[in-house]
Amino acid sequence: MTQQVSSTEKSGGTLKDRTLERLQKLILTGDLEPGAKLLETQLSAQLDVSRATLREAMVQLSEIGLLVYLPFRGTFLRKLDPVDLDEIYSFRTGLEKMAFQFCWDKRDLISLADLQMRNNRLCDCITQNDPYGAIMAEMHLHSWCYELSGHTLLLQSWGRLKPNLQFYFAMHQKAHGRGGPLRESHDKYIELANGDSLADMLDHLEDHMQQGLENTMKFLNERSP
Amino acid sequence: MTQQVSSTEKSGGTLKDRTLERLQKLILTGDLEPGAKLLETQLSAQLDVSRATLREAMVQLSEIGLLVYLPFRGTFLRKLDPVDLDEIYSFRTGLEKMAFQFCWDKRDLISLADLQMRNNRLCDCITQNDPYGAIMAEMHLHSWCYELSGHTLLLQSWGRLKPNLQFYFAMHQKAHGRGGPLRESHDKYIELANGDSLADMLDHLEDHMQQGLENTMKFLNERSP
DNA sequence: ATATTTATTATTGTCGACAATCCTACATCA
DNA sequence: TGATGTAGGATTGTCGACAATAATAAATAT
Repeated sequence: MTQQVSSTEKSGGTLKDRTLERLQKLILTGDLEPGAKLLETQLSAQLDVSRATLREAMVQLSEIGLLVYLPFRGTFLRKLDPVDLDEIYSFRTGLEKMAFQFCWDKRDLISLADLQMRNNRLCDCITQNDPYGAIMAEMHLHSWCYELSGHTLLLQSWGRLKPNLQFYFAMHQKAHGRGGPLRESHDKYIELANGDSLADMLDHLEDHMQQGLENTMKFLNERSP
Repeated sequence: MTQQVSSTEKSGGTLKDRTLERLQKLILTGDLEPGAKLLETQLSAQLDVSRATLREAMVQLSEIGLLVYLPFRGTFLRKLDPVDLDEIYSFRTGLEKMAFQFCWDKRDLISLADLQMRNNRLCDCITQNDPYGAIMAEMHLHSWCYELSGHTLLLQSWGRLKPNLQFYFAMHQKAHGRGGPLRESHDKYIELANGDSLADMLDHLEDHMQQGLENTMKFLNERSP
C-alpha cells in the first residue's frame, strides 16, 4: 500500500472523524427515519459540535451515499427503494467477484483460519440473539476477501458500499424483529473459499447475493402498497 | 434512477461545487506537482473563497483519491506511484467489464451512434494536436458504457476513478510532449462494442487496458531511478 | 560538536456570526 | 374559489477569527 488514510481509528483523530462515526452509528442503529431531513443546527447541537465540523462529516457521508445532499434544500437520509437495493446488490456482487479473483492466490492457513473465526463470530451473535452484532459480523465476514486482496481501491469501494448495506439490514431488523442472517447461510461460502475452484466460488457468489437480495427485497415489498 | 446528485452542472450550484471543479481542473491541468502540499490559506486566497468552503471541496477530492488527507499534517496531491497506477487500471478493468455486462442489452442504433461520435471527437482532438482535449475525449468515450448501463453506483464509481486516471495522463502529457491516446487505439474497441459477442468485448477490454497501463507505466519508469 | 530541550512560527482544526436561499402562510386579485 | 404574489421565518451557504497542533529555529547541556 502506498497512500492510505486509516480513518477507522477508534475514537482517535479529529473531531470531524469522530463526528462522522457517531453520525454513521446513529443512522445504522435505526434512530433516524429513511428519507428524513437532517437539520444541521439540531444535529450539531445534539452531537455537540459546530455546524462546520458537522458539515464536513456530512459531505463525506453524502459521498458514500448514505446521505443525499441537495443544494440549498438540505441533506436527507437515503430512502428505502427497490431499485437502489437492486443496484447495491448487483454492484456488490461484481465487486466481491473481483475481490475473490485478486485474493484467490493469496489464501493460506492463517487467512483461512481468520475467515473461519469471522464466521464463528457471526454464528455466536445469531445464537445469542444479537441482531445488530450479527449484521456487523456478517459485514466483517464479507470484508475478508477485500482485505486479503490487498487492493486499496477495492477495499475503499467496499468501505463505501458497506454502510448502505448495513442501513438496509438495520431497517429490516427494525421493522421485523427478525432480519439478520441465518445460522448456516455462509457454510457453502466458507467451504468454497477453502476449496480449489475459483469458478465455483464466483458462481456461488451470484447465488449467495441473489438470496440475500430476495430476502431484503421481500421485506421492502411488505411495507409498501 | 431514484436518488442522484448531478453536481456536474456547469458553473452552477453552490460555491463549494464550483470550487471543487476549479480545484480539480487546476490539478488535472498539471499546475500542481504530484505529492505537493496544498496550503489552505494560500489556495483559499488564490481561488478567492473562504477556508471552510475550500475544505469542504478538499474533503470531497480526498474521498475521490486525488488528494491525500493527513490529520493535522495537511492535504497533499497524490503521488505518482507504479503500484497505485496498477491498482487504478486493474480496478478500472473490472469496473468497465461490469459496465459492459449491464449495458450490453441496452445498445441500440442511437446509443451506438453516440459512441461513434465520441470516438470521432477523440480522433479530431488527436488530429488537431490537442492533448488535453484528447485526454478528456478518451474519458468521455469510455464513459459511454457506464452511462448506458443506467447503473448509478457503477457510474458514480467511474466518476471517482476517472479523475485519477486523468491525473496520470496529464502528468504523462506534461512530462513528454506526447502522452495522449493514439489515433487508431479504439478501433477494435468500437468494433466489438458494435458486435454480437459480449465475451469477445470483455476479453478485448483486458488487452485494451493492459496496453494503456503499459504505456503509462513506461512513462513512470522513465522518470525514476 | 552533537544531542536534547525549549521558544517561535506557520498551518490546520473548530467555532460562532452574518448573508443568501428556500419554504410557509397570508394577503391580493381575477 | 382558485391562482398568484408577497412578507416572514427557518435553514443552508459562506465567512473571518480564535484555539490546537505540528514544524522550525534557537538555546542549552553534555
